[in-house]
Amino acid sequence: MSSKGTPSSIVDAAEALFAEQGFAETTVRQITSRAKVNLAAINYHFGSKKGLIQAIAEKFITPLCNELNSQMDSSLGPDSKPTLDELLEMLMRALLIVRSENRNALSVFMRLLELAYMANQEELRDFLIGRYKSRLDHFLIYLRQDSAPMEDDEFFWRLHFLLGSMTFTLSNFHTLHSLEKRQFSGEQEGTEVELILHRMIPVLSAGLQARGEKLYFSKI
Amino acid sequence: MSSKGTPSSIVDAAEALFAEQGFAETTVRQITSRAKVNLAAINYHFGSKKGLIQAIAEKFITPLCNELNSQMDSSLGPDSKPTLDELLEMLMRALLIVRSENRNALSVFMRLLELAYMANQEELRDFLIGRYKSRLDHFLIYLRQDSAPMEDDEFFWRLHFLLGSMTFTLSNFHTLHSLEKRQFSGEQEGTEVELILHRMIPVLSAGLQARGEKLYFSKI
DNA sequence: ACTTGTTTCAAACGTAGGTTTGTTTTAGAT
DNA sequence: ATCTAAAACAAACCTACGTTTGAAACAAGT
Repeated sequence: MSSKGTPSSIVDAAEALFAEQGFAETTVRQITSRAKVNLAAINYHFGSKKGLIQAIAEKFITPLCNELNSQMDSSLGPDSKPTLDELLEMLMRALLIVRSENRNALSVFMRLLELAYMANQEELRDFLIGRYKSRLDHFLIYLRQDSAPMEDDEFFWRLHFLLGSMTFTLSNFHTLHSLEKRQFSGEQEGTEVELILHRMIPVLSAGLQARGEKLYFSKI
Repeated sequence: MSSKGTPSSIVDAAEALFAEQGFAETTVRQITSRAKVNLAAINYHFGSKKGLIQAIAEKFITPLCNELNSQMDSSLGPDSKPTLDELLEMLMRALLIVRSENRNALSVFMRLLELAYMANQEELRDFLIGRYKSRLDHFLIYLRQDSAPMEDDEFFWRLHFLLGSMTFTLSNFHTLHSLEKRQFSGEQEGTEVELILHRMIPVLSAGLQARGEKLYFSKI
């Protein structure tokens, strides 16, 4: 019927709905209705609603890791040390690559990360950790080298402060964008996400480089 | 039956379940079962599940604003200028006051904020903004005075980067705490939240004080 | 002791969710 | 033209949800 196949239509519709409503709040009837396919199509092609979510997850996370690692390989010579801002810039570019395929991809991806940290979702969390943690370790090692010196647990928490800024901002980007325009002047739409990602860089960079209070008391 | 009344038992059970599962994922049957009250009790005492959520919301947000403003009044002399770290310290203390009444209060509160920023929840969002924004403006003005000089929209986004760190970390505190203990050594439980809130202060402070890139190009 | 208003309870209601079924349609291979 | 496997479809299924009902238990005032 449409120019794209049924599974592809389903994924497109699901991503749009997941981005604006979240996973639990989106029903398969909404998805199939929007995709203009039969109600049973999701179960036929993806097994279940959960299967659809996992398919979308893998579709985004794998390219993200690829892009991030290839940027690290190409930008980092054998002895060159990247700055913290450069590393974060790479991360943001990798996110933008993910987004380039679908306007809603970043919101969906960030909602997926939020979901993975919920208490009930050990399954999804362990799946993501087991499968993608090693692909991010390289990046994290560089990131830590450029951060202020700190204990392992301190870095763990700062990493999640950073992750929280990203997930919150990008998951709810549509709402935040509306709130901003309601308060201030209007801006062009096309480059909005890029702009916000770049606004994050100096903030996150400063957060990682800040000296923690604990160091005043420990170590020497 | 229990030492506390039925509505209070319901609220306690609901807060614990909301904290670990979220609102949509928690059913009234789970709540009433845990509270050991009849299934119909929520509708009888709170009208609906939504009414229960709103009751819990108001129960926490009002004391938070009170505490924050009273700390500002008592700590700030007529001409004394608070440092950024002092302001954030006040915010964290206000959060801890909210938590002191109930161990799960902070997670519930943060989940509520996340909910308010979702696209579907204009009702809740406008309610919170209309009712509590003015009570926080005083704090925000001081906060901005101590931040790096920046445009209105830049400050808007940094505020939400900060909010994202807080909501993500505290909503999923239980999960993060487990992950941390799985990776590193165990620590005592009692003061964990306090510790993390204080770890946030220098990070958030540095983020607000960081010079934004945009300033390099605009204004003089 | 009787009435009255409030609270509790077991049971059922109605709806909306994800999923399954059995049939029909489609399209490529023989 | 016929056969066959994949895909699409309408309809039903079953479960779980929030909510409602009406009777029973309770408490307090008179």
